[in-house]
Amino acid sequence: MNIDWNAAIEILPLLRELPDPLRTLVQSQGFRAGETLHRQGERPTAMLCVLSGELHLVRHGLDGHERVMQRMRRGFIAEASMESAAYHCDIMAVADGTLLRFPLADFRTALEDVPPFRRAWLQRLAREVRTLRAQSERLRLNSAAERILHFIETEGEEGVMLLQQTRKAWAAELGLSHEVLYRTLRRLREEGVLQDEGGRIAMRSKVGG
Amino acid sequence: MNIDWNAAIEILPLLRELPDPLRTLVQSQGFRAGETLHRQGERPTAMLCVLSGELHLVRHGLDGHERVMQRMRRGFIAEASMESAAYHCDIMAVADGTLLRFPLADFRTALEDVPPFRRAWLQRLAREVRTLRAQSERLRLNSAAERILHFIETEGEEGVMLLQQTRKAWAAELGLSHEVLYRTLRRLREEGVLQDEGGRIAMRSKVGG
DNA sequence: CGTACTTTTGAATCGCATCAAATCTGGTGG
DNA sequence: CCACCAGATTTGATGCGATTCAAAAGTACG
Repeated sequence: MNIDWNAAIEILPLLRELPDPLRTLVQSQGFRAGETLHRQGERPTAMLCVLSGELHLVRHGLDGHERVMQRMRRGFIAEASMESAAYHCDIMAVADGTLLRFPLADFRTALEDVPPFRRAWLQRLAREVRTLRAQSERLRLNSAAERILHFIETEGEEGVMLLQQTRKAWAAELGLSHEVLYRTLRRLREEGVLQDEGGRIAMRSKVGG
Repeated sequence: MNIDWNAAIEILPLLRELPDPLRTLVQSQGFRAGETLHRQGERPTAMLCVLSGELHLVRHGLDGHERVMQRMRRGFIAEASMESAAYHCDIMAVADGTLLRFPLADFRTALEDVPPFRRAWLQRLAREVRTLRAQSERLRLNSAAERILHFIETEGEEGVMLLQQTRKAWAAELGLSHEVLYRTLRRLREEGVLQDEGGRIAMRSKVGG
């Protein structure tokens, strides 16, 4: 399958620094909802990067329950596979999409030998950690309004946020039911706490009114 | 202040790979609850690593509210400062403790020039990302029991977990009030879902009884 | 011993999840 | 262009579970 590098770089700026030898080794793969791409215990042979659709890392618990360890719609999934000899989880698709497959050995070599690529990778990881820490703090807030405001403040610029996804997907990211998200947005709008014009949501400071 | 390297390595295995030149440059610093160590906008000059106590990254919102972006009890805080020219948040202490201060330039140099240290750092970041992703998924679960079981399955070994902190602190990590944690643990114990012997909490599979 | 903190249980309240249903939207095919 | 469909958006009513306030008992530390 051919790869649209411009689209991929749009999604993952890191790929701009991808060294040429690695670039030729990348494979593109489509997947369909319901498919299981890898199983727990398998030996990872590639770093996976989701371009569209949605993958879940799922662990099958002792009590028979499935537990989602990670869900990914855009970006690298199962980064831990880089360090470990076996997948800790199943990787399953919950929505049709495509992914890139970077051969693991070549990926490691590139990280060792190509400083700009390595720097980009380090930077990406550091950002990821920051984003995820903020997300965890947000999910610990137990009111819908606080989570929404925390999100705008974290992910937005100067209190203004451009929503890159449907509100339903946003609700899932915030750990809220979509109904509550809609209701709370309306309330905050009515109270004058924020402006909501389609994809642009802005906080209105109480001081500056 | 003298540094107890054995204790520090216990907390952060990464430090075992710390190159000697960097080791001599590390400074130890005590802090007290309430103290503000750095302010938003300041230029970071060091990587900070919490050994004890608790630090918060706090952002002061447009609406005057304080929002916690990250809390850290053991490990590196504000890793993003490595890449950026200014702190995005205030760094405040909420409990007395100590931290290590790694001069930023030397830290960057060590990452560039010392492969084992760099590999250890990459590994640590990858693990961190995995842990945090799991934590986010966990916090999206909206029942106390599910969060507890998810935690045991994620952070434990074979369904057995050794609790390294007070239950109250665990409750905070799970995003629950401590009362609900106690109550839910009791219920799960009574239902035979898990065993709870002081610091050792184990899931009991329904099948294997 | 006394103090501070954790652990534990109880009762009341509030907010979110859930079920239901209507409207709106974008995209497909006739 | 219009009919149609799937999915997103929006509003309402209800129940449950987590938070909160309160208070007691246990525990560690000086």
